[in-house]
Amino acid sequence: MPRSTQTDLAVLAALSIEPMTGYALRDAIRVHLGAFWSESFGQIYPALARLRADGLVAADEGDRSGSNVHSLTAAGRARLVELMRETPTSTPPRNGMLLRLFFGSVLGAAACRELVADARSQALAMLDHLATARRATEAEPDHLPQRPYWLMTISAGEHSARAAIAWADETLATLDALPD
Amino acid sequence: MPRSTQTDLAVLAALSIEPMTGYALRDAIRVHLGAFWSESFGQIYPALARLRADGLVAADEGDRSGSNVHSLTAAGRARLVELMRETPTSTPPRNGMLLRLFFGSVLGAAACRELVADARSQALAMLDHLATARRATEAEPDHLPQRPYWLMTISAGEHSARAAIAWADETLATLDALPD
DNA sequence: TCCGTCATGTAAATGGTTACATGATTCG
DNA sequence: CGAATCATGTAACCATTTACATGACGGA
Repeated sequence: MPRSTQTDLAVLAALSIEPMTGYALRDAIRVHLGAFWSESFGQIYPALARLRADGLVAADEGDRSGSNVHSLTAAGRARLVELMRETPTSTPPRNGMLLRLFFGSVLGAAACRELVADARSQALAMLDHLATARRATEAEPDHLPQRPYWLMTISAGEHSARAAIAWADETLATLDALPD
Repeated sequence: MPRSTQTDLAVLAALSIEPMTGYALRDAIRVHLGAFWSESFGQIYPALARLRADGLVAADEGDRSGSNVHSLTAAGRARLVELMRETPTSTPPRNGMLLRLFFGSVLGAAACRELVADARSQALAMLDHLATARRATEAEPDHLPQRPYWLMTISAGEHSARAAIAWADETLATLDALPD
C-alpha cells in the first residue's frame, strides 16, 4: 500500500507550513531540509498529481499563468499526521568516502589524506550553512510553534558536523604518521 | 559507461582482501562495512556475473558443489584502483527521524521525545558494536596493512555515534522543557 | 530582444530491495 | 531425519535521478 510515502510525507509536511507551487516546494526542501532530506522535480510533480487526485492537496491558481499553488486539505492534514506517526525508515547507508578509506591500503596514505581533508571541508561548509540557518531561525518570533523544532534539527547538524571535523583532524594526524 | 560502479567497487574491494563466495561477500560487507555500506543479494550476484564476464574476477570451485569462490584477476585489481580513485559520491540524505522532528509541532513533544530516545538507543547499540569491532581489529597483527585504515573507519563511527548521543541528551532536555 | 528565473511536467535509465525458487551440506 | 545454514540466482517492484521539452514573466 505504501506508494512512495516518504515523498508524500515531505510534501504534505512542507505544505502544512505554507501553500506553495511545486517549484517553490523543491526550493524550500533544498534550503530548509537540505542537510537531511532531498527531493527532485521528478518526484515532486508526480507526487503532487497523486495527492491532488486523492484530495489531500488542493491547487489554486498562482500569480503567473499555469502556476499551481498547492495547499493542504483537511484530509491532507489527517494523512500528514498518519504518516508522521509511522516509524521512520532509514535508507541503507552508503558512504563512499568511508568505503574507500576502509580499503585505504589499496589507495595509499596520500590519496586518503585528500579524501579525509575533503570530508573535513565539507563539514566546515555545513557548519557555516547551519550558522546562517540558526541566526535566521532564532530571529523568528518566540511564539512560532515550529521554532524549537527547527533549532533541534539545526543542532543535530551542528553536532554531526563538529564530530566529522574532530574525526578528520584525528585521522589526518594518524595518516601523517603512517609510512607509504 | 559507469554501470553500478558503487557495487562493483565494494565487491572488488572486498575480494581484494580475500577470495569469497557471493554469500560470504554479503556477510562480510554486512559485518565489516555495515556501519557505512550495504549490499543485497539482488545486487551482488548480478554484479559478480558481470565482473566475471568482463574478466575482472575469476570463479573457482569451492568446497561445496555449486559454490563459486571468486577472486580478483590482475585486470580486476587494476579496475579496483581505478574505481577507488573516482571521487566518492554520497547518496542524497534522507533522515526520516529529523524530517519528523523538523515538523515536530504536528506530532507533539511526547511523540518527538520517543523519536529522539529511539535514535539515542540506536547510537548506543552502534557504539557497542563498534567496541567489539575495535577489539577485534586491534587484535590483528601490527604489520597488517589494512589495520590502521580499519581503525580509522571505526573511529568515524564512534565519533558519529557519540555526537548522536550528546545531541539526543541535549534535545531530550529541550523537549522536557517544552509545553504541550 | 534576450537572458535568467519561475514553473510544470515526462521519459528513460538506474539503482536497489524484497521475495521467491531451488538445492546442497552440516549438525543435532 | 529434520532444521539451520550455506549458496546461487531471478523477477517484480519501487524509488529516484537526469535529462529533456515547454513555456510564461521580468528586467537589463
